[in-house]
Parts: sequence; C-alpha cells; structure tokens
Amino acid sequence: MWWHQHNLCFRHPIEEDYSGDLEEKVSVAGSGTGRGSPAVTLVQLPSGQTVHVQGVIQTPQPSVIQSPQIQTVQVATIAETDESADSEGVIDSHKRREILSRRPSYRKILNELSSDVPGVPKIEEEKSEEEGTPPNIATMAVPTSIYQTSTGQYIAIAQGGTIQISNPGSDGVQGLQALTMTNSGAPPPGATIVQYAAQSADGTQQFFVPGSQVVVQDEETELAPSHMAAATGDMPTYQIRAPTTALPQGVVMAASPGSLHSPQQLAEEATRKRELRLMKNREAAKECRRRKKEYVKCLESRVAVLEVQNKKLIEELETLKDICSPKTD
DNA sequence: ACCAAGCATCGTCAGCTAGA
DNA sequence: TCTAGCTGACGATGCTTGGT
Repeated sequence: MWWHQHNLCFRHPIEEDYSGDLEEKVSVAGSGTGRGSPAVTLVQLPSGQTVHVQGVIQTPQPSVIQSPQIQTVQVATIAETDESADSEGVIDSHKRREILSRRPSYRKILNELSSDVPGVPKIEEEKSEEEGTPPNIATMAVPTSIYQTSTGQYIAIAQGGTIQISNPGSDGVQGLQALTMTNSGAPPPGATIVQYAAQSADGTQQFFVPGSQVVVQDEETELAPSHMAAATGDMPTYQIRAPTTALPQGVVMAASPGSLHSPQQLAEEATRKRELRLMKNREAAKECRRRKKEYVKCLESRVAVLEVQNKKLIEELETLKDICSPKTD
C-alpha cells in the first residue's frame, strides 16, 4: 500500500526534523506540483548544475544503465510488493501481510546497499549522527517502576536507583534523561537528594515518584549540601520531598515488584509492564518511521543520480551516433 | 466560511526475527 | 525456548487544499 503510493506519486519526503541526515551527492527537491500530477524532481548536481528529472520508477523510458545488482534486487522487491498490493482483491490480507512482513529492515537494506554501492549513506546502528542527544530508549536500563506525570512525561525508576525521564513530545530523540539516586547518610525526614545528569533541565519541572514528590531545582539553587556538588562536579541537585496531598491527576502509582501481594497489586504491576511496553514500542515506531524516511530519501537520491547519468549517457550515445554515421543528405 | 478529500503523523497491535 | 526489537497494518486525529 505504502510502496504503491510512493511509486505512483514519487513524492519527496517531508522536509522534517531529520533534514541533513544524509550526505547526499545531489540535492533533490520536489517541484510544487499538485496532487496526482506528474512528478518532476529538481536535481542539483555537485557541480552546481540543476536538472529537472521525472520519477524513474514509473517511467517507461528505456535506460542504457545497467544498475548494480543489489539495487536491482531492491527495486524488484518494491515492484513485487506493488503488484501484491494492486491485487488486493485476489489475495487475502493475511497473505499480503505475510509477504510484506518478510521485508528486511530498512537499516539492513540500506546498509547492504551502502556496503556495495559507494555514496549511499549508512544508517548507524546507534544514532551517533545525532550528537549530544541522550541515549535512545532502546538502550535504557530496565526500570522497576514507571510513572506518568500529568504533563505526559514518563518517569522510570530502575533497581540501581536510576531515574529516567522520557518526554513523549520530544520525538523520541531527546526525551530520555537520567537521574542517579544518592541516598547518602541520613537525609532529612521525607527528603532524598538526587543527582541529575540530564542536559536539558529547565529548572521548573516537577515530577513525582512513589511516596515522594521530586522538585527539580536549578543548579544555582541553594538546596543541596555543598559536599554533593563538590563530589559530582557541575551536576545540579534535586530533592525528593514527601507528598503534600493527594496525587496529581495523571500520575500512575505502582508498587515495586518485590512487594506484590494482593491481586490489585498484581494488576497494577501488569498495568505498569504494559505501560512500559507501550512506551518502548512507541519510541520504536518513531525510530522505525524515521529510518523509513531516511531509506526512501536515500533511494530517491539514487534515482535522481541514476536518471541524470542515464540522460547523459543517452546524450553521449546520440553524439557518438552522429559522429559515426554522418548525415548523407 | 464551510466542507470534503487527501495527506501526514502518531499510537497501538500483531507477527516475525535475531540473539541470549 | 524466550524475549526484545523491528515493522506492516490499522484507526484516530489534525492540517492543507480545492471547490462551493
């Protein structure tokens, strides 16, 4: 379905947040054609030359270029899927689903492509291209408790005392922050000092943990003992305070797994696990879509390059024909 | 201004796969 | 065998665009 749409329209992917991910040899820009109109792509060559090209997939124009084998395989795969999608009425959805689900991951395809074809960027195993961003959700430690604040943030508290904050509105790349609990000595009643290792605290956030309310403090705030700051360098400090009144709206409380007794607690544990699974899957889906876009972008770049090459070779062929067989009239 | 169609994005589910 | 991750499919939602 999706490939069908892509091949038909040859849309340029949305210029979204990931622009600049790829080191493209050419820059491709979709012209401002309306819906359903023939797709014309603007190709900027490294030399600065600008060429208008049409989508190659649906173009019946003969090509003199023998594509590299790996690319042929990929295109053939897409074309097959198109056909299967077109014959939707013939095969049942389950079979179609089977066919579609056997497609290798975009990372794999693109990496295979890039290993065989120079100039095709790789999708990194870890998102190293996004420097300065916190680790991906997939690398997070398995938490023992997870909570959601009224603002939609997720707080995960791991066995080792690490508090992870996931911001669902941050497109999955910058939403994870880590806190380390340092329950040293004898804290004041109802208070626990934590060290905050995140990069993007705004100093005004509030979040909640079981039985305690965490107040995020600015680094300048004279809240933590001085020895804490001295021991951890520039880390700002935070304090967990006892809850004042009832829980704020939207906070999901759960007991730790070690203290499960009643069916209600078991249900809460199940809910907590489900929330964690959904959160991970949400992030995975975002990442998958991002890779998909990157993959499509890469393929379109290759199409543009090959079309330009194709055009040049055809022109060259015509020139050589003219030279070899001069007109006799 | 209103409406409908098309499109993009997101969250979730389900199934597959690779690795432990 | 189990589990975590990946990804297609599906439905919901919001935005854009063209027609009236």
